[in-house]
Amino acid sequence: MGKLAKPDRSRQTRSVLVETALKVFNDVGYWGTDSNALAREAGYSPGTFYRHFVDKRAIFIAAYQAWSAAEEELLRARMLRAKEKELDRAGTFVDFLIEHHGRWRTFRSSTRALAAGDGELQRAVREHRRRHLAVLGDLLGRREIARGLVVLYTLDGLSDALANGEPKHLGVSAREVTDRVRGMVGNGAASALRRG
Amino acid sequence: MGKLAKPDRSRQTRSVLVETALKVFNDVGYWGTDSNALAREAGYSPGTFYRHFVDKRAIFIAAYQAWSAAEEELLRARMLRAKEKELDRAGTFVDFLIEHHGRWRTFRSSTRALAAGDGELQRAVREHRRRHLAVLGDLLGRREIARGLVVLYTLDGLSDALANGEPKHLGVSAREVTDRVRGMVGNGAASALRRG
Amino acid sequence: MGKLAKPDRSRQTRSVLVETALKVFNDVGYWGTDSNALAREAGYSPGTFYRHFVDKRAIFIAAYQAWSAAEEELLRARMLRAKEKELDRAGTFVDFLIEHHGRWRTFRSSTRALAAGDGELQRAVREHRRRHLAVLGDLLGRREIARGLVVLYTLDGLSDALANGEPKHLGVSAREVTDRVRGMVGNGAASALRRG
Amino acid sequence: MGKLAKPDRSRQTRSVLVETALKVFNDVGYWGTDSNALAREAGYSPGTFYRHFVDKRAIFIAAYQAWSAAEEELLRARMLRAKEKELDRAGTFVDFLIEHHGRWRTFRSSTRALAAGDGELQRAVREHRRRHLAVLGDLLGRREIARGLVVLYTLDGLSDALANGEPKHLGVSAREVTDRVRGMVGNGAASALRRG
DNA sequence: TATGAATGAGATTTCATTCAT
DNA sequence: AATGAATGAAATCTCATTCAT
Repeated sequence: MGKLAKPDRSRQTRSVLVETALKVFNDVGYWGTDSNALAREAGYSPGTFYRHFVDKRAIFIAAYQAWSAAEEELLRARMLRAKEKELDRAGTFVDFLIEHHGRWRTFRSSTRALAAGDGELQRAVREHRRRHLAVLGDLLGRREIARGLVVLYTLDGLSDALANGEPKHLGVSAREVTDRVRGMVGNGAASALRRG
Repeated sequence: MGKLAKPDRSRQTRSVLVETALKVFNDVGYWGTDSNALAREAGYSPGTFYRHFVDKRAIFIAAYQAWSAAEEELLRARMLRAKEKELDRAGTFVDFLIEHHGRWRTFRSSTRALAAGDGELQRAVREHRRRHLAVLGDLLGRREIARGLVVLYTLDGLSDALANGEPKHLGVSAREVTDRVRGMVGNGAASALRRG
Repeated sequence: MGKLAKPDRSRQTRSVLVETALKVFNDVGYWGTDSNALAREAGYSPGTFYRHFVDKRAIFIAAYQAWSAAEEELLRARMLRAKEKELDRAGTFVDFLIEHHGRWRTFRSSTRALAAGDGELQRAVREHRRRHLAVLGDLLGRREIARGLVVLYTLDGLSDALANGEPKHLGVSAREVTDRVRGMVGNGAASALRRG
Repeated sequence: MGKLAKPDRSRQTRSVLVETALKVFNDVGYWGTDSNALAREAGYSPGTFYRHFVDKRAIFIAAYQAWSAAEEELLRARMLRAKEKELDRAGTFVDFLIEHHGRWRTFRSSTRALAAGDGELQRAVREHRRRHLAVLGDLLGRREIARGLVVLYTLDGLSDALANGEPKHLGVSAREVTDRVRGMVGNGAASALRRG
């Protein structure tokens, strides 16, 4: 028969739960849903949920790790393509993060709020940052960690703001702001800022 | 007698509730407490809470507004003093926000998570941003709104990261990063970034 | 001065409270409002409410007595006029009760539900009935108490049903039903029923 | 094993809750109990209550429907037996309703008070009436709907009054009144009323 | 492994009532 | 007599979690 071997079925169930949870967390936030709803949405029962995760927090951590890995993979693929096609790598990096973070805005705000009181999640977030930094290192040079970090922090803040349409509300076009940040990464960072 | 007149008593009670809530929200986050606990902590009964606020969300909004107003007042006072004493105004601005946001880190992460699904709070956050921008305008010149916004977004991301001790964990000193951001505001912004 | 003497002021306040409560009880029912709302609606404070009534039940009883007395007075006036103008007294009686009970339908349903567990209210309702019966006695003859009671019970049920528009929903005109009941009181009671 | 399958268990739980609620509502009225007490009385926890009913109103509606169906079944059985045994069918009808409504007096007064502000319940009550009317139609003839309705309204009012012992308090025996109503249904309705 | 009914602690909210002014 | 802020017990309702099947 084509049935999955048992460990595979289990892994598959877990993975469906995690992927569903990720989507739901991003739609309504961690506190906007409950474990029963997550299970149902994934097509499983509450009992099954708790067979795979000790508690609600656990599936969030799992979702964060899945999200982080997927983002990383996407980012590396984009950067690779940019390199091959000799595109603007700094722009690629910035654009990707802004777009991707914006898309996952609600999930990320839950992450930060949850991480405030959760060391394990804090560590996972740090690891995620470290990997971004590694990618940035290729662009800025290994010695530029501090500069890379500043760029990442800017992107953090900016992505949220753009997702809220904040710049537009304040009379600034999204373009104007992202260009400036793109400039912070590329060679022309300094001049971009100066030119304003 | 020195006893309070009724409308004053009411205003006073409301204000005690708001101030207490602000502290508690910053200690344990919005989802780490409940309306009865907030009331008790402030020295009142559950009924009193609901006489002043329709629900838990309402006191959070009130707390945000109080926090925002207080931050702005502090910021303006600092900037005024810096001007009078001819101190580095850019540095003063950056240092103040990093320190203040770091101190209110948990409250701010609750704010963002809550704002993700709450238009009213989103609007209040935008107003807060607008007022920061006005202060920055005095430093950067009125035409530099986009640049100011980028600085504010950087400070948002950075404050959170510093509060988590993230740079240190990634092998970068807090000093190194904040200096760089300080440079983004001051005249030497461009060169500061270039110099790394 | 034109100020009311104290006992008059008190009586006046009480009376405003009672009249307001009567209206509110008839709009939303006894359990559809609360003592604070009753006080506010009457233009007084909760404290004033409890100076005049020991509890919420007490104002209902008072409202019932006021309602009962007013109905009685209206009824007697109508019957007197009917007598003077030599109108159909049975029809006047029936029409008045149907119209009046229909208008006070919600208040009356609260009364019955409350009376189910309240001896004092039950007694008041009985007194009310007794007075209706006295009026009916003039029409039917003193020996016809049982017949009068049956008519009153029919009117009880009918008033509610008409207020709900029930007969119409069941394909019977209001007219058809009330005529029949009018017939139960008048001389032609028997034949009215027979004729259908 | 004889254990219940899951859907059956659920249906069974719901049914126990409804039956219990019906009894409790009839003992202490809708406003004399609460959802936790209903659950506990039925042997379940508060959570179970809310898994089966969205709120207290919902279980009342369910209880009303159960009560209505049960009453109708009982009534039809009685009428059938009366037909078979060639008993007085009009008397059977009247006696049954008086007895049954009297027994469920508190439940019915809650029903009316609740229906005053609840369209769904109002509709259910109308359906109940329609079914009674159908039974009466067999006795009075299809063309006698209006007469049937009047009888039903009389029975409504009378049942409540008898449950309160009202006629006795007013110096009329229950017998005297019910006989008269019995007469309203039977062939001799007209003469019964006339004879008094 | 999966199910889903059941749990019950606890969060949210109401409201009849009190009391200091 | 009137006020209205405050009370707190209790009702309503939620949801993370368990457990029998």
